[in-house]
Amino acid sequence: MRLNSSQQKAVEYVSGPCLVLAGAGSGKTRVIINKIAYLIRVKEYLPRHIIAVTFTNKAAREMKERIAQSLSKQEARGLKISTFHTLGLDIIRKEYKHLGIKSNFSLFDDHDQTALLKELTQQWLDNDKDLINQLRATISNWKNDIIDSTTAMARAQTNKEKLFAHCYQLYEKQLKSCSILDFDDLILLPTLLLKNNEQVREKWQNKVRYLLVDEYQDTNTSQYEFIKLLVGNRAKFTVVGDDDQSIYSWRGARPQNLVFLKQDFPNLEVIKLEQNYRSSGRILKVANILIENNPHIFEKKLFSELGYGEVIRIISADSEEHEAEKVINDLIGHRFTNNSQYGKYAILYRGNHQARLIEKMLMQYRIPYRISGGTSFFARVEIKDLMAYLRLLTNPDDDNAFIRIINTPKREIGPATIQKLGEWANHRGISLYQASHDMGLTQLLSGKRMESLQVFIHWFDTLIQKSHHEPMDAIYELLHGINYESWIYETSTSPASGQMRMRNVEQLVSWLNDMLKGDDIDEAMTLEQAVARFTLRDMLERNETEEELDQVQLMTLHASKGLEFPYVYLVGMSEGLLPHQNSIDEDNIEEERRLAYVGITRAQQELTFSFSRQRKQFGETIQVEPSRFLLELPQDDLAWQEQRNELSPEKKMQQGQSRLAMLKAQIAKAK
DNA sequence: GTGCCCTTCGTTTTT
DNA sequence: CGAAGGGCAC
Repeated sequence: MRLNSSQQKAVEYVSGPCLVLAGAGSGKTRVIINKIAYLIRVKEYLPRHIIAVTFTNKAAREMKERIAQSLSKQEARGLKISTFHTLGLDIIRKEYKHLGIKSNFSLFDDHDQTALLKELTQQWLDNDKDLINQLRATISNWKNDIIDSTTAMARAQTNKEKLFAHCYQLYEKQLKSCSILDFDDLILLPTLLLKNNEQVREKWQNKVRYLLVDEYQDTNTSQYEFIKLLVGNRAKFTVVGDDDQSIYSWRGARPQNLVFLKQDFPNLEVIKLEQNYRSSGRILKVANILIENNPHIFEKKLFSELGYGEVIRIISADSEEHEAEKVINDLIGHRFTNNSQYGKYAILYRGNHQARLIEKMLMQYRIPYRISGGTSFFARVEIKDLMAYLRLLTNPDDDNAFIRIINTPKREIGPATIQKLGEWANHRGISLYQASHDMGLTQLLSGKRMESLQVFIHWFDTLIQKSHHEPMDAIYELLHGINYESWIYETSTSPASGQMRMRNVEQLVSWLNDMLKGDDIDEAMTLEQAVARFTLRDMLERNETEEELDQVQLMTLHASKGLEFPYVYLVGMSEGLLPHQNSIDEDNIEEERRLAYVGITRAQQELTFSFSRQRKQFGETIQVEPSRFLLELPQDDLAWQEQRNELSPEKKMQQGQSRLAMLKAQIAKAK
């Protein structure tokens, strides 16, 4: 497929700052890929002088794969494609000396963050979860807006602000003393460094001769600042974005950055991509009409030449269970009549918890599926514990990791011992791990406690040594040394769940092994790097066989951005869910509408909505209306499926049998 | 110091 | 209705 004239223009405009306004499905990734190739082949840029930045790991992964298709390994050598956070991490790792931190720092995920804040603020916030979350969000916002704790304190007006700013100071102090960074630091620290250190700035500006930014509308203040500092006066960059797909304002994303760009770079070249190559005309029409209810920064009119396409169906049900069941039944039927594959279907929803019922139903019918996103894997205890061990291995000063694992599995080192150890460490301004080496501790601890502590510490010391030259061996020894397998089976409620948990551990170890070895797409990493990447949830899902690819895709609307599927089910289209109740209360319908827009525009051939008339909330059943967004769509293009009475058990049985017959027929056919 | 039962509490989206 | 965390009993 050739590039159209706007795409061509976007690719070849390399003489100055360039903004590509790319509507959904208008081929923005193609433009980025082609532009990188153009820069290297025609403009003779060295690959290592080009950096492409995306917002999510998924997008980065996809871009890497597509680059591998159009450029040879040789041509692409040194080209960098990463997320904002990974790029920030790389810069910090290279420039840590200028930042006054140690080379082996740990990363905090939000769970760690909440736990620490909770502990730090116990005396003021009284374990109030709501307040703690508010505090966490406030600190994050401060960091995203490049406001340090001193400035926050100086600007604080109300008592609450002063208190929060004070907590911010404590939090920063604590992080620093344990050599820990949080996610926001990964952008903030490099930005501040580039801003304040001319030498480092010049070095990086010299390295980054051309910058490409995907999903630009999602950048927040510090990310925009980061971009500006990276491109410098040379201002050779391309950013690609679409204000209609701005769905991260809750994370500090500022679509206004599109406007600032024009102000900060008056010679900005703005190129619009308005031809959609993804969806049928009807799907696009419906999406356009929906989004017209929003105000716009830039006007654009998307069109498609792919034919009008099938009518858009709306499945309604009288309960969430039935909704899930009807959707899955519909999918099975559709797959059968169209002789299609599971891999061509996506089920999209607003919140992760909505996946539960769908998942249950898919399992019941033995349909292969895959849930992407969702933090569940890394939220699992066995993984969190193992991660804490790995963190301690790479950064023994990580007190949080220390506390998490010191008594897991049980070593008779409980809260009281840790408390005393903590006092000792605090007094001397050293980490818990360092303090554990101190024989002076015998003053505080009983012989028995002291001994357990020493045994552990000495064993771990040798492990750390080993991890420097033989990381994988160290990890196996770690697992063996703590008897992790038996511990897992002991603490599991059933053998089945024990097996499941053990499989998760094996999965993590095998990923780790892959990452340390490296492969075609990614170079080998150090243990530190791999551990950091895990915290960023950044890893490649490798070794996917054909079979595994043929799975129904389940994900949130947020996670679906940038992807496309032949057949899309957008479930949970009811008031309170989409738009979400909180957004209704906060009068933030526009972002919810964009979310719906993103979902609709994922569909290539067919789109089906579903909703339920009632919903369970806190165990109580409440009646709900279909989403207002369904009513905003052109009704001529919709087919509201009649809400029949629920199937009787006999009927269900019949259906089940016919389904079985269908499956059998297909299997026979396949053979 | 450990383990279990019970209450409590809450469900938006992610690096 | 389900998970996670707190409190209570050994």
